[in-house]
Amino acid sequence: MTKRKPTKSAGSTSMAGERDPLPSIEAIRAAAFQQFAERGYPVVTVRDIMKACGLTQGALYNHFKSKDELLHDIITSTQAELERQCLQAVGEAGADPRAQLAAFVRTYVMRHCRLRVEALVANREIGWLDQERVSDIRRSRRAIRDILVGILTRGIETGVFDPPKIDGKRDLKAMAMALLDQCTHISMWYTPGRELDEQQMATLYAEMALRSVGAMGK
Amino acid sequence: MTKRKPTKSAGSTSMAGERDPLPSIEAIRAAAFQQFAERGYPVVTVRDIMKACGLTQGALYNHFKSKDELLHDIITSTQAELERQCLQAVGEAGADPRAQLAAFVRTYVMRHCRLRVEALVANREIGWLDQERVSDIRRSRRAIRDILVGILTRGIETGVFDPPKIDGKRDLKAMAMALLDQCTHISMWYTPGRELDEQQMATLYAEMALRSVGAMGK
DNA sequence: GACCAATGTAAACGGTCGTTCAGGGGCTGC
DNA sequence: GCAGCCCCTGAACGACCGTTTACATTGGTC
Repeated sequence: MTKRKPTKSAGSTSMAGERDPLPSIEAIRAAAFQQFAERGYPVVTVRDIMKACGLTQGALYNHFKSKDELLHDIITSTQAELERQCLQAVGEAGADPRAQLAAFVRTYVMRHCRLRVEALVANREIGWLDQERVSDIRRSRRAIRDILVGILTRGIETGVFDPPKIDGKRDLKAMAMALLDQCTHISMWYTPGRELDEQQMATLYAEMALRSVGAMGK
Repeated sequence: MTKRKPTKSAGSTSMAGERDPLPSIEAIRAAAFQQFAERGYPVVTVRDIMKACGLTQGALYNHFKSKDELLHDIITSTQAELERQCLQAVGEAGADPRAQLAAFVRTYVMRHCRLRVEALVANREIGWLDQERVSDIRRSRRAIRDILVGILTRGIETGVFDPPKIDGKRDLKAMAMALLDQCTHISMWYTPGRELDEQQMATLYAEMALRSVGAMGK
């Protein structure tokens, strides 16, 4: 008995300025992010997660229906925020497809450098979710790809892009996937303190993308 | 009792021309590849693998010390073969860094399209191996990256490449990783029967790579 | 001060996992 | 025909998993 104090749980938005450690549900989310990123969903146990935030296993089920739902929750929110940021970046970039592509890549790369943990989990752990739960995440991924396809299409129409033609054919979806793969997996190996910082990496990747699609002039 | 016939196990190289189903150890390797690729190492059980090749769980341990060693075995052989093919492709491409880069990317992409299952396992499941077992695989990955860095370096020295400079600096390792990420993860989504076949995908990716690094002239 | 919903603990449940092991057939070489 | 080896089966073992349950403690409301 008498193990630990109840850690002052949530309680909506109380007076600001306190050093509330974290509402339990947020602490669980954070611990799960960390552990999933480091070791992978299937080998991280409920006991691991809850110990990491100073609770016992059973307490998880006061906040989430299951371990599956916890993963789905954190991936969904990450993915939605990514989609939102991409849309916003393109929307603010004006009408030039070159500026749109650069803005998209810069935003995408910067986010994947800065939020490596979140990106890693969202990209690597989807497979463990069951079919129903995974479908809206796939939809979001397709949506992001199609933003890119749209930029490429408009760039070709307006004559500012000239992507490679293979045997007279183009596959813009494949090109979009290639660019996305490149930008996504930076989260697997980038660490702060490299030769180039996040902003410079974003610039490098945007430059490579523009070159890949044959962006003309300035 | 009387469950199945002993499936005519190995027996070194007997007379050719027979329809030997497969030596058990090869059947296990193949089944493990398939299952690991489809569902991921931690959730595939020893019972799953052995049932898929018509044996019982215990028989695994006549051929491998553990489930871990099985994974290590199949990843190591895949990785070694990849490294060998890359080296050979570059070696046969002559002295021009442009031809070397194109040959490297073509080989790498073609392999990752054609052997999606093997590539997927080798790239995705490393994390489950313990520290000692994973080190030589990481070494091989670094070696492959350094082949690319070497090509880029020579291309810059001879003036046929002009990769992006960010604030006056270059990060060739980062560029090599970017190119590799792009080519590697094609195995996650490419399926035969697309607009472009494997050869054409290889051509597309080689063209994109050459453009990214600013390859000059012809 | 009695009630209530929220949140926590600790133990337990049923299931499944990787691995081990005693036993038994079928080769091969003598 | 028998020894010795290889390979397999089928049962068993101990450990650990996700989840459920019974119960305690809190803070807020009338």
